[in-house]
Amino acid sequence: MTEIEKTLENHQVRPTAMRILIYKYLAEKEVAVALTDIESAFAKAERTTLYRTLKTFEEKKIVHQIDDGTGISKYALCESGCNCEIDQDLHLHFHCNNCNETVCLTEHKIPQIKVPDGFVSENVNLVVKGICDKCSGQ
Amino acid sequence: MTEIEKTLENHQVRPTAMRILIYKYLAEKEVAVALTDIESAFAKAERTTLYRTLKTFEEKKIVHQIDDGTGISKYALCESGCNCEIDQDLHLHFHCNNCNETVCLTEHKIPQIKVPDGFVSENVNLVVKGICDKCSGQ
DNA sequence: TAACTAGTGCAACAGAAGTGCATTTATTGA
DNA sequence: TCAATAAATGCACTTCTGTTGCACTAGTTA
Repeated sequence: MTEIEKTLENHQVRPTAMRILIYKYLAEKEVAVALTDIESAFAKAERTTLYRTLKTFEEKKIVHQIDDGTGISKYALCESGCNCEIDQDLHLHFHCNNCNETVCLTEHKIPQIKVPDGFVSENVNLVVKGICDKCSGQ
Repeated sequence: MTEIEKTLENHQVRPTAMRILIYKYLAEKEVAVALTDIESAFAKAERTTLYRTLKTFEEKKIVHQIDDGTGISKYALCESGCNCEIDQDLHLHFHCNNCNETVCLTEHKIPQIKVPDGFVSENVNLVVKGICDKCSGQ
């Protein structure tokens, strides 16, 4: 049994061939991926399967969904630095306006945000937009 | 000539009846509104007109677009506290998980966010989710 | 091996966003 | 004032993302 299979089972997800492939794909990509990205990477597979696989992964805390402001949901593997388990994913995301890619800055935590009296903060989504390291280096 | 007409003209937008109505609607609402909201408020008008009006307003910096993570674009009037003009809209938005409304917290500025070397921050989008003052008071 | 459950494939739908084009309304200049 | 021009609006359609229902297949368990 491979590492990936173990990981999936640890999250109560049965390691089917499809799921292993998708997990591997997500692990190789260093950026957050959209459903369409996976779709084009796995042209042979059905969109619905990929969609439901992502939903399963999300539900089982294998990936976290990212809303980077493009209007398209993206997903990235949860890492050690990602505390999705406690529903408090407090790292920020960076969206590059040039290459259009979104990366997790897991080591950068979101500072404490103060909200007015009466407001109860449950979750914070912070997306920084600009030029990423790859694009700015050119 | 009314206040609204003056405001529109100041932003190089011709004050048509439709635009004045939409502006008035936005001014009355204290929360960010989606296209569909305006649509149902102005059942007689065409969706396209409303859509393009919002786009025009956005382009001319009369409103700013808000991405509150629901996947639906919302819009709110730019106020004195809103520095959309310099493309640095640094106030945060609060999305209520209960009533599903999104408000601008213009008086709450986004703290300085540090990004890793090589990354260039141009814009920051911060959405706090939770329970708003109206809902928490009940 | 039969019964059952989970996973996958196919088709179709919903909602939001966006475009092209014709028509109407407003503005400008002779 | 009226024709020419530009801007705004209305209508029909398209595209894209996300989502669901249903049938079929594979894999698991009694």
